[in-house]
Amino acid sequence: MSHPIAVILGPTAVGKTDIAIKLAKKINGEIISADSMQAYKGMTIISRRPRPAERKGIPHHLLGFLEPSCEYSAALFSKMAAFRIKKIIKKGKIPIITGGSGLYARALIDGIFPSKGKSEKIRKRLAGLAAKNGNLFLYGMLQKIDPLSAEKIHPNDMRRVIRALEIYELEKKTKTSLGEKTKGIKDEYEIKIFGLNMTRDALYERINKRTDCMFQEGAVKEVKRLLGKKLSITARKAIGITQIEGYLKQRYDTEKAKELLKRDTRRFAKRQLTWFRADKRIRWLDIGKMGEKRVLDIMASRLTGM
RNA sequence: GGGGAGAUGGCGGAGCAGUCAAACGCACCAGACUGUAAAUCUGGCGACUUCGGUCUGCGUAGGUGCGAAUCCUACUCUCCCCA
Repeated sequence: MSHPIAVILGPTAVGKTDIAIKLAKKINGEIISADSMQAYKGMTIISRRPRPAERKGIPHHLLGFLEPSCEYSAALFSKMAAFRIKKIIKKGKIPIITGGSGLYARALIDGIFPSKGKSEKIRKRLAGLAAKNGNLFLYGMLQKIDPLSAEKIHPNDMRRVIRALEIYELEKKTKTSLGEKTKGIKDEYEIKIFGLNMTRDALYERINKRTDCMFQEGAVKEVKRLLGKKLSITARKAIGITQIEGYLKQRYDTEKAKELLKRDTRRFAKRQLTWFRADKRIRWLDIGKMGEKRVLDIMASRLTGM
């Protein structure tokens, strides 16, 4: 028999955290965060990581455990999360995975192909080639090596072109051939994926409010502290850092920083929605229309069959 | 009261007679995505469209000219300087 696992996805600010905690109470679950930024220490405010008091006694995993100087990745997340899932199930509880990092969630659910990781050296060299000979030059290289993945990548998407080339150098196999043999938790457990959503207007409204809130809570101070430390490439990308950095460097005032933060968060939410929409397994629940209670009831009944 | 500058699509802002439905940026919409993913990249963005085009458009009203967002006249409004 396979154990049920809940996955709650959705754009930033829809209220995933809150629902996850309530669901955990209802069905005796523990929460695993699939969030690339809430994982970092010292990033409480800008990542809106739930504070211990807000967790209502529900155990949360993979929150605030990583030093900002360290890099996080879909692979690391999925390895750690898979391990936590086993432990939670052993305790007789239901794992609830929630977060907005779509790639991380997918890596866990569907698996991520084994890879030696990355090589800054290779990346640098390839990026240099692109700078010198143009994007199309690198893209041409990829077309020769791995035409199938080249077809899926836009010639200007250097990040991906470089990664695909890097994979080939590192593994001596193409990304395409590696991608075929992945195994995720979907092959072991009974996964129920839920998507939380609301009207775009309502979501944007929440994002705006939340951003104002972040400033009241001391986002500027937090970013100042973070900037004083060494930040990994991944940690540095958290929304809030560059926007507030501009204010700290007196390039603009705090109102402008807020505006930028709101804008970039809205854009992020939109991208998340695009990503999640592509996954047809997601059962979408409109929290604005249905209300919290119904959403929770539906989730619980799908998980426990009650 | 006198002198000067300007009014462009949701906003900012180019264009200064034809190749202009009008650069670029922003906002917004849509999409792609497997080790940087809160990242990276792509497309759309006046209206209508049988996707070939068609129509309406650059403050308002006229005029010149084969042709105007671009030139002329009047008007309206805005800004700046001197009183």
